[in-house]
Amino acid sequence: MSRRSRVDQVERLVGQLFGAVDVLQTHFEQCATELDLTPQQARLLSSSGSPCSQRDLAQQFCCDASNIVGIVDRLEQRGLVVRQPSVHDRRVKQVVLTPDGEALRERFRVALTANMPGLSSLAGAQLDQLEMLLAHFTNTPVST
Amino acid sequence: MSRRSRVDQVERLVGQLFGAVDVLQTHFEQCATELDLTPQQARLLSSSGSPCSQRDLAQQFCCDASNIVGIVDRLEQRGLVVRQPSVHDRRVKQVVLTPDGEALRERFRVALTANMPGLSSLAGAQLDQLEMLLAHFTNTPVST
DNA sequence: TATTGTTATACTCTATAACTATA
DNA sequence: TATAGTTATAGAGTATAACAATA
Repeated sequence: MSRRSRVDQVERLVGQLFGAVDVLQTHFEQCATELDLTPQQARLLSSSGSPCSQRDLAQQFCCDASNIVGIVDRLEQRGLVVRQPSVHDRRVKQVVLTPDGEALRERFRVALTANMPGLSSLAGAQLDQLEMLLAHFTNTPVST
Repeated sequence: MSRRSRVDQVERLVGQLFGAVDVLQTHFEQCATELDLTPQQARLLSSSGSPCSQRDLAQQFCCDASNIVGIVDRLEQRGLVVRQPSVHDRRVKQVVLTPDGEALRERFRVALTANMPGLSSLAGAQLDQLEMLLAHFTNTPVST
């Protein structure tokens, strides 16, 4: 393959990748909205190992720590999470899912997996291929 | 392959896919921020065939038409786009990129393609595989 | 009557800066 | 001093509802 055609292919793939991102993002938002969650609330509910400091959440979200306050506030008002002061460091508050929070997290996970765009039309061997190819993305550190 | 193991694989893939979405989204945001654009401003600048009504943009963005007003306002204030009343339907305003807008659109495209996470570590045959697999996502209509 | 763009409103998410309580 | 969480603030994106101009 010539150098030029690879460049062309990468160009095409960039467009295709962000097209797929758009589809997946929309799917995520729809699943969240159906459970009366904003995307970020659904993300927080889904993401963490349940006991997780707000600082760690900010790092996971690549955002300022102050933003986590509001998201946790609204989840806490709905009784989906609680703030537990850490016994080792009293500055730290662990965000822990309540039973209601765990239940909603599970409902969200099921909704997200069902009707997942793209995957249903893929055969087993293609799922294997996709799994290997995606590893190149999730293991690639974001260039600084 | 048993039914059960396919379910497990899909579960893994869902997590992997949204991990990749996160990486790609972050890359998009970084490229936008470096050009002093918000992600939505960069999206509008990149997305459309340049003459495009605000109604069409709202459909592309899957959002209410009123949201487009503010995004176009801020791009117009920076001289990157102009609103042109349509000659065929005077209700419609076409959003058109200015030369500055076209230049910035191109700078963004180049930045987005360079250092694209994931792709640089893929060989040519793998790029072909990825291209075929991604077609299943971008061609899949979002379930309603 | 229906549609396009707009405005007003309210909510969420975002970064920044300043504060508090702990370490 | 440094760090975890908070508050205040300002800007951007979002949906909803109402409106003017046009079809």
